[in-house]
Amino acid sequence: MPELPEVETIRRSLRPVVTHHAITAVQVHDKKIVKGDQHTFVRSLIGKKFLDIDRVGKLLMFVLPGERYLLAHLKMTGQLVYAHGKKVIAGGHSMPGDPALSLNHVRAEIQFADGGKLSFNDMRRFGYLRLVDKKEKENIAAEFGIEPLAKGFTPEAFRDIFRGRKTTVKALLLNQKLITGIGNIYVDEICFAAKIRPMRLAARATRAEIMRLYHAAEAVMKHAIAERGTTFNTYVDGHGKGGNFVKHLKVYGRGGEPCVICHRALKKIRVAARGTVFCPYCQK
DNA sequence: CCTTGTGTTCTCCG
DNA sequence: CCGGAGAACACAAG
Repeated sequence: MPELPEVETIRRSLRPVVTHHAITAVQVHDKKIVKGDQHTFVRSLIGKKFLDIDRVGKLLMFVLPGERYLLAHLKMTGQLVYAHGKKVIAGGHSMPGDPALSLNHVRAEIQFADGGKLSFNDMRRFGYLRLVDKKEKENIAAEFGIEPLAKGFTPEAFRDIFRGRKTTVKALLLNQKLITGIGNIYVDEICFAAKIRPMRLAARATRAEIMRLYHAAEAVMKHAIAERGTTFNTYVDGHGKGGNFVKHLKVYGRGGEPCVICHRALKKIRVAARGTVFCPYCQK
């Protein structure tokens, strides 16, 4: 379940290896994951080079010449994995302890002139690849809210989001149009760090509580990126390696286990139609 | 049955 | 009745 830290880790791991090499071939094994006409898709990529990789929230944007962009969204189980020649950097049969690559679910492949290959794997086929022009890219980017790591993420901007919201803190933090990049793992971790119950109504949060959520969001995202993301099920970086943040998870996936602070049992409920773990004692 | 990111559809409220 | 907000559903596969 790649969220902002995972997608950012993928971006950083792929950027040095997939940019500035001509694309020599593109295979689409499952046309469902390519938005629009797949033949146009393939024709538009061959002969081009990726100039850079950008990211907005959980959406990757491979920059192409002529102000065109390849958008890649991994949704739940998508993987973008780079390999080079026979030496599979992405670890086909991976090292012990490494996460599984979805090798039976390769949906598309992009070959480069230097012998590199980028595979888009997606077991559940929620993810997609889509080619867009500058206008479409800007329209899409405009739909996203503020980034917990961007300059625009100020206490004032964060507080404005809460004003008058008739929804829960959790639903608000998960809403990509308000704040981008937080998913179900980090939203519970952020609420725990801020000592706020996820089911609290956003409009009822005090100024001090909102500030605790603000600092928690920034801190958790930075820490998770520093640890190269969380590998819980299928997430791998651009080289097929898992992230290390799982050892720092305090609530996600720990329902019924003892709270790391008070040692009472963590509770699991449903909030915003998502599995939600929190400490009934530490979080108010 | 459970798991979740997001686009779409439904429902409610003022 | 309209618009907006938010909730609910759909999707996918193991």
